[in-house]
Amino acid sequence: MAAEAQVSIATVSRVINGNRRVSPDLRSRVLSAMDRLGYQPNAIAQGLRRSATRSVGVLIPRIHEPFFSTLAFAIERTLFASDYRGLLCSTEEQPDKERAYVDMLLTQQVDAFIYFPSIAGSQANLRRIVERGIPVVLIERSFAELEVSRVLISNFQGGYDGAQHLIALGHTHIGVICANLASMPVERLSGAQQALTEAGVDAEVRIMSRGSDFEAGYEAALDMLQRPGRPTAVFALADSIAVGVLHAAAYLDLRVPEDLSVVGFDNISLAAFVIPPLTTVAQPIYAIGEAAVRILLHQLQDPGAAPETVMLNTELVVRQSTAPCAR
Amino acid sequence: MAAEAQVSIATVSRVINGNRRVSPDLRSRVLSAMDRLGYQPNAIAQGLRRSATRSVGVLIPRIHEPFFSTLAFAIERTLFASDYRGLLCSTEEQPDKERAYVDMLLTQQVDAFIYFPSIAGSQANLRRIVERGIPVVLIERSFAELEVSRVLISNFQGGYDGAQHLIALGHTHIGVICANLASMPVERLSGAQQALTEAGVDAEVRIMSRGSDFEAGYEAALDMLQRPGRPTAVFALADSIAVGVLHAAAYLDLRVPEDLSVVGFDNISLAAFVIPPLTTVAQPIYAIGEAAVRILLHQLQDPGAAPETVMLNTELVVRQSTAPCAR
DNA sequence: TAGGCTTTGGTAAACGTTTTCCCAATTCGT
DNA sequence: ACGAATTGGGAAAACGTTTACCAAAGCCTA
Repeated sequence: MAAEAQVSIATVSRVINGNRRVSPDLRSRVLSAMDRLGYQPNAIAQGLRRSATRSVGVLIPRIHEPFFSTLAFAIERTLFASDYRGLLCSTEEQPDKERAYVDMLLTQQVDAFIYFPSIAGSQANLRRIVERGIPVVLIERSFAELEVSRVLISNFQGGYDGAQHLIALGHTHIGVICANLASMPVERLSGAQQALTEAGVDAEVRIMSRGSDFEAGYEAALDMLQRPGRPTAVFALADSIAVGVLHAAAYLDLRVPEDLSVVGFDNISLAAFVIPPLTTVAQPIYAIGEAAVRILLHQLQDPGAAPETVMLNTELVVRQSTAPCAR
Repeated sequence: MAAEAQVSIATVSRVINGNRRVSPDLRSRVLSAMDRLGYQPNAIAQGLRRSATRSVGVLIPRIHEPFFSTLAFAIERTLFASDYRGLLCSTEEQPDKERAYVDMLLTQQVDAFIYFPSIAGSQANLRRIVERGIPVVLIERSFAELEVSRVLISNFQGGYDGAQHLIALGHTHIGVICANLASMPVERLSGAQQALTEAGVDAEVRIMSRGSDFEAGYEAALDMLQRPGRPTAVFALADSIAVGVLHAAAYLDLRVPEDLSVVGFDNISLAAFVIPPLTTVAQPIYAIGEAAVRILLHQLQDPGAAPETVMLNTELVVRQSTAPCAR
């Protein structure tokens, strides 16, 4: 390449990076040679020399679930706008897969991590990252022991609000369906429980062993709604669970919201389009992604900076899956 | 690192790569030193020297849509099992973003591409990849001009089958809703049209300008169903469109399937959980991802190999959103 | 006009590996 | 017991950049 333009490699580098003046003559020689050869600088070599790759590892529990794919999308897009590449990895909440990815990304010399950890097994991985002094921002989780940047949402308040909404509608027997606690912040559940006990309302909590897909929500709801003395309202602690609940209700010929009120959590785009449109506690998905990237850029610019935490608020979005209690 | 084990760097390399015998003594010295230092080989330097990165660029149109996120998941998982990293990129069908990603991945020296191109603007990008001699496998698209490996599905047959199903149920006025043709294979539409004309059935085709999200499907369906002489059945050429159609039907107080039959396309996991469960033409999503990776590995192992094409079949899955025509 | 500053270009070291080449030591065959 | 073959190890080149340093030339100022 340098040969093609009959110029030194240093000059080529300078033209590309524009970090020193190069005479118009040489510059145009280089530019046209680049064009002729379809030259692309080798980022591998750049990374080696600069020891920075402008890539960040993005670890997401289950990329195929709507909430996570939307979040991944938001992160990736924001990163891209700042000229960083996001390496999306789906950890499926398997600690060993999570570990394999962390290894891989570390080996790959990513500049930073955005990490949506599962509860079990993530702490050790996280420690390995921070020990290397690589910036991380955690999403929706914190580990008491380690001081790292975080984007949190008001899970407790959200749980409280969702339950409160059902209580205000006069429901006195409320079911709560919740994913495996390893894959969902407990605060969300505690918030709901607090509202429920404050109001002295009958609560029936079901914690699923599996993840929060449609199927799991469906099965849990089926079981809950078929027992005698079924609840008149269900608070599903994730929208995909709520979709399963709606399905179960339809299967059992229960009308929503007349016979059963349903509240979800997340506000994935699907929530507005199921039938009936789902009342849900909205997470600001795009804002979460943007905040995570923003914090990360701070840390990257100023490696000495103290960890930052930003807290974003959930908001109850009332649609048509909830109604006053008929009984 | 070599110093820590009191051994030459060549020996370290040999222990790690196991490409030559190293005496047990030295090997264990190296291994324990690696352990003490928490050493990770620098993939950047490896890539530079080996000019192979064991990473493949995965270009997906809209990662936040269920079909694509599931496909991405399948690809990533299969790649991972073969010890390759997938770099997921969401091109959003914007030619300039697509180009930016191709540039970036080329610069990043990925070993190969899995490319789900949009129609417009992808051909030039594809050409830049193949000119460099980098293996690519295209998903669900082919460009006559360029000879590259492909995973195709029987879109024509699928379109035909979906329409045929409605015809067999006695529908004589059928609406077809289809995403922008830049983001959907025409064959799917042609297949449907062929079945329709063969049967001499009234068809009303609506091609949306926007992508295939719930919202777009909803709006198109609303418009189609509000006109006088509305169809008794709708064939939505993507499940997310179908979800929008179901929503529109509910909004207009049309019962599905009594007043309106709906057929989708894709068989995303949601399809079984909407109400009513959606009859749809299933794509073998996981098989597509696996086939793409399999072909890619062939190409990678044997760079001279001729491009391969595999064709996978769609299959009609009958659920409860379709019924005999009542009129 | 000589000495110093500025500008512009080139040279070479460095990044952390892999790989090639070569040497020494050991084993083997005769 | 001697040469050949095999084995285990190190030294150094190579990968494609960036960057510190150097040299030459032009320009200013005293």
